[in-house]
Amino acid sequence: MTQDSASPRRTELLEAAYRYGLDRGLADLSLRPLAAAIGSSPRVLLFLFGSKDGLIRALLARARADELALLDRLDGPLGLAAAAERLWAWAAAPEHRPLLRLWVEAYGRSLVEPDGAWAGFAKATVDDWLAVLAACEPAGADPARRTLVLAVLRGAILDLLATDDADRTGAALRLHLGLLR
Amino acid sequence: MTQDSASPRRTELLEAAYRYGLDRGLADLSLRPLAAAIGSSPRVLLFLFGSKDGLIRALLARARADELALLDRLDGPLGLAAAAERLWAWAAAPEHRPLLRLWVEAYGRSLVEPDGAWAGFAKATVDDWLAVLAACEPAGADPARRTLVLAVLRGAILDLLATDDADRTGAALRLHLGLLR
DNA sequence: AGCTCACTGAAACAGTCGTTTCAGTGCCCT
DNA sequence: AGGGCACTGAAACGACTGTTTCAGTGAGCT
Repeated sequence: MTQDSASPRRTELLEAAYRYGLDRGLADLSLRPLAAAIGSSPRVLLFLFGSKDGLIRALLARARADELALLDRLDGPLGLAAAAERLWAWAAAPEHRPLLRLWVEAYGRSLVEPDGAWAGFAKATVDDWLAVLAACEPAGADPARRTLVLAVLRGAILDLLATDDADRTGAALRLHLGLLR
Repeated sequence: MTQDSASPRRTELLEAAYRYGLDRGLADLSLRPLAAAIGSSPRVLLFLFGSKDGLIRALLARARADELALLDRLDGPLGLAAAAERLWAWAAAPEHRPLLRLWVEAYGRSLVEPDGAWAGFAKATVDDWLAVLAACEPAGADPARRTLVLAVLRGAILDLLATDDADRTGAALRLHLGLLR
């Protein structure tokens, strides 16, 4: 009945739904308009994802995969500051804005509604990022430094998304990097 | 017909709806359950707030008022670091967690859906906080410092809301304050 | 007494929601 | 040739959505 594993059609539709969700958000996503936009039908989405919650979960996992793909690219013992610099360069790029918006939306939703499809999304991404930052530092380094760098990155991203002021937020981030070394 | 100004019953119901929204979120708020919970009816809510969007707008304004009430309390020429310290003390208090959750939810929603009732919420709160931080500094100070402090506070709040780890996030904030002076 | 005005109840409206039921496709495998 | 398997279309289900219509309350004022 329900379908959790991969299948050609499933991944194809997931990809299309992901693109759709990136610029309309997931909050008031609904099956019929989505299906119409990606050339499918509610019947099929339900068949392939089991339920709407299943679809949302798949979309959130897809978004997280995008994020992890980025994080993996800087796995190495470059210091914390260098890692932060690269992460910011990625986050500030305009083409990643939709993903970041989606990220904030999902983060907030998973805080308010800790059960259901959104459950654990916020905590999962915090852990993802902290783990990657830890991998950039020598073992035994102060966890507070990683937490601080993560906070600066995310706070700056929030600011950037709302104000679109790359100069000011970028300056703040460079200021932080200066203080850090 | 529609009602935008204040009225005894309106503010009373707004307050009740605000408390209701504080722990169930605003994302899938719906009139009938809300009305039942606060001892009213959809008819009356629509009469007093004009539409559901009007109600949402009123709730967001109410949340922002809570936030501004805090910000006003540190209007004075204490430095940036001292201001950040007090803001963090407020944000880290467990009783303010629901408000912060609501804040993140509204922030994310207003980024994804820039029209309608949520419009401008994210930008408005960034401006609110930056203005207050500016008032804590001597005129002509570097705006990047304010932006950085705001980013740290908000990033730390995001982390705290997701992980509930006051020790680690608090340590990160104190580390930042140390770097700042 | 009569009138205004803020507020309210009950019920219906038209629409959307996620999901289900039933009935198929067409392709692959033996 | 035939049986399973992945996928699909059409239509309906019941529940819920915001909103409207109509018809009142009851208190305060003149």
